[in-house]
Amino acid sequence: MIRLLLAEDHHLVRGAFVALLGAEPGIEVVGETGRGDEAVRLARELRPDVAILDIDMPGLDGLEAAERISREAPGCRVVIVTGHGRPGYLRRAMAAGARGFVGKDNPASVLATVIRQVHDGGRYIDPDLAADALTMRECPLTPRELDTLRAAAGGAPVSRIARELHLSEGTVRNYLSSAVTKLEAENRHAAVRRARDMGWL
Amino acid sequence: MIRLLLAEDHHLVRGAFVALLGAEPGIEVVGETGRGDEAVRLARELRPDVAILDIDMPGLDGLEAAERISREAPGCRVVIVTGHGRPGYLRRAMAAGARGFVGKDNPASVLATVIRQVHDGGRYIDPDLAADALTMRECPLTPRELDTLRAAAGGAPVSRIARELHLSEGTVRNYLSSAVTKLEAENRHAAVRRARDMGWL
DNA sequence: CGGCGGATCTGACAAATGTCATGGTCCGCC
DNA sequence: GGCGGACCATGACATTTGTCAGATCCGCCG
Repeated sequence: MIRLLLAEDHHLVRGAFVALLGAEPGIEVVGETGRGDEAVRLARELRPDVAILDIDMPGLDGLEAAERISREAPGCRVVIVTGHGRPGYLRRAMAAGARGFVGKDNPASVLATVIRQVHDGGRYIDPDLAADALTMRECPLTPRELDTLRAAAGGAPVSRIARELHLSEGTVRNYLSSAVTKLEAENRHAAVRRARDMGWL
Repeated sequence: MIRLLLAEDHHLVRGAFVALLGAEPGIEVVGETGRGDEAVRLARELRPDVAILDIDMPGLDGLEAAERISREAPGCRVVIVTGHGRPGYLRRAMAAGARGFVGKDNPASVLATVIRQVHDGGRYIDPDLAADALTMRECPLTPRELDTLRAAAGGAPVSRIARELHLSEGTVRNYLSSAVTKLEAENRHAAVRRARDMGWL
């Protein structure tokens, strides 16, 4: 019997997953939560065989949670499930020690298959998302460029960004300009959007 | 037996919903799709008793689809299910003829309840979302302000927006400025974000 | 060592954006 | 008819943002 931990922020969807997986022979949902930090705590306490983590979660996002679970509950294999096929997410998930990565665009039947495969020591990477991630170049932005982009993401004016990062306004403009050029965007806001789509932000 | 149409873009989630609702006595899923336009077509062809529509869908969003289904398949009661509790969405859903509105934060058990309630001629509005929508003021933007905001949402420069809308650049700047003021934002991009959060965009 | 490349920072200048005063049109209302 | 208010539209001016050339520092390789 595979003991499963389920973390997914939308209660309704989580309940549906329980219904789906509860019908699978050999799989037992031993814990569920809608928060990333809760997921880490439950993984430590319940010691499940496999943890299914959504990426969008309050408290701690699924990737962070995956990293901590891999470290603090080593016996627990992690599968990331996500609705957004951001290439950068897959890369980060692998770095965080995840052994499965599945997009929500897949038919429902794959989920149980992946759980069993990962439980048996295998790995599973969504082929479409893997292709995207491998085609895609790595994030070309420097740390400072990422900092400024992140700070600009909320629509903050340069003056505030400069204050937050303890930089001159000219410098902030420079980093943003550089990021815009590298991402082939028309302005900083299009750059933010693009970086976010790539999962870099 | 309640004949149900299910429209939700994430295949995996849709499958889980089928598993959840399939276990419910008296409910039968007669059709499912991941596209809004498909949902309208299926509603016409299959004449289900109730249609569950997610808002985020390709082809046609759930609110548009709700409106068309109410018109083209009058016997079909529409329930909107959404992950984002945008106040404006609820208002638009009501205007589109929806008879149920449920956030994905609800426990799984409510879904079947709502379906039965709506099928029996009742209505169901998520209490939390209703409270938000009633607290919230209506969208204060004029049609032209909304047009320009929408056009600006992708990060397009004023010059392009002006060309698209056949306006002078000064006029476009004026509308955007007005929208920014009304939304108490710092610049157009923060305004876009805010309008989107409200479900106005 | 010396030179090269890349990252970090800055100010000056050019371009885009935000603000304001203004005028026109339409519509409801007294 | 005349008035007030809301919306639409514009150009001029102030502010913010984007671009560029350059300075400094540091690791790396010949």
